Amino acid sequence: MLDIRQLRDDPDAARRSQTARGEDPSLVDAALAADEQRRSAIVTFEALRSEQKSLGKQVAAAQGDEKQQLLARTKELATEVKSAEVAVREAEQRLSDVQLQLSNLVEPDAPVGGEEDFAVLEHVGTPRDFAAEGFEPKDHVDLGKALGAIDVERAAKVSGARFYYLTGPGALLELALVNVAIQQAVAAGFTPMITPVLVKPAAMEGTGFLGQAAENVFHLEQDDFYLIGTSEVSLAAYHSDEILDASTLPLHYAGISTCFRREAGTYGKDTRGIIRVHQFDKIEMFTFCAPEDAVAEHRKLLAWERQFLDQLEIPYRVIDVATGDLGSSAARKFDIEAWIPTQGKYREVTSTSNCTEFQARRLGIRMRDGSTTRPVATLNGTLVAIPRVIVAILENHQQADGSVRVPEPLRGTLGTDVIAPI
RNA sequence: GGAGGCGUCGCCUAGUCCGGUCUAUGGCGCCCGCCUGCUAAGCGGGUUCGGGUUUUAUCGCCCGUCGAGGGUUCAAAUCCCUCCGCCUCCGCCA
Repeated sequence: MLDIRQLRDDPDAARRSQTARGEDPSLVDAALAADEQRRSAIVTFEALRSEQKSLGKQVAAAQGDEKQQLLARTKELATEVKSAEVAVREAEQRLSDVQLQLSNLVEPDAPVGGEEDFAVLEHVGTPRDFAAEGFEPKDHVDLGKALGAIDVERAAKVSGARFYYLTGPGALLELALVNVAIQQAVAAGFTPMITPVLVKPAAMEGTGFLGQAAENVFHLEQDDFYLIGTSEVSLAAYHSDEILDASTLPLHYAGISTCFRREAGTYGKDTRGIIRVHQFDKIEMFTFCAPEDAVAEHRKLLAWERQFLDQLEIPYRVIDVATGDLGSSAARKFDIEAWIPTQGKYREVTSTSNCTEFQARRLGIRMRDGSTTRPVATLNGTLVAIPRVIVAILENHQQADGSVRVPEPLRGTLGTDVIAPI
């Protein structure tokens, strides 16, 4: 949610931001008009309510005829107050309807444009030349099957498309990745958190996943629970309706959770393998900090993401996501895309967003800073999304004999340097 | 799943039976000031959150806010209903 006072002060900035996203700038004016109506309704209501209160005191003190006369007047007033109250409520609802449609203000430096207009910030590592090494790389599905690490066939039997079993070394790979990631996070000062994966509508709504993204969220009809698509939801909502002491900021959490995604509208996309699945485990970094520190914090999250991938020796590139592809909460977003040899392209493995005060306003998360309270900024970033990283490891570290070299930090948990075919 | 209890402005708490000077009591903590060789104690003041208003620096004034939402009433912390959360006991269970 955007601050209505900020809109009043500088509506042009909001209009420009909407335009950059390819969204409707006239929503800004609709919000301002709704706000005007709201304020006038409030003035009317408060005047009537004030009169009602003072008459009420006279009624309490009066006796006999005088009391009866006063009662007649206050009865009238009561209906007026009631309808004025309804008017206020309706006006507030109209404003909030419009406000919820407005996306966050984009950072001025974000590249303007659609999905294809991202800016590549950096390449790290060099994709291997398998032709020069004299063999054709296998994809992660074939590798996973040969190694006894991934079973998608039986998952299809049990749960359907877009599910998988991690088996033997596959399961160990997940545990190893989780261990390394959590150790890194704790060393960097994060508090590890295992979160609920079922949340109430308010949590989903507050984090901004019930808007355009709603079709990708699983909903348990009978109990009105949503399954989280990322622990960003349960971590953001963790401090909802709280006022945080400024001296405790920034707060760093590392959420460990299973994530669920419907993947509606992706039929035919990534149908093979475990790149796009309905259920996976992920460790997500989440920060609450002062708004003025958010841009610097965003860079730190990106640095932590890179630190994690660097030690796995996977080639990747960092992109600055274009304004039209940000999602409504983000002011700026950086993705890291890992090289996938058999696809011959880079695929997203992490994503970090600066949501500024946008989520915090919806969730009622503020900071006490001296005598004032104001919304905090929230930021999130993927530390590790298990299946995609497993894909990257298997494909990038495969060897001519069909085995896969294990990156050094994972060797302890795996108990081996090389995963051999079974 | 069954039965009962509870939810008051940081924490604790008075008020709820029997609706109206409740403009929500008191304590602790915290903040400011006074006093004081220093500290402690003492004294005075302040301390929910949201919104409106004044050319929103400040001060002030006003409205809402007693877990949330409805209802009854001229009037609700107080009466009624629904929901949420916590606690206790029983049952079941990894």
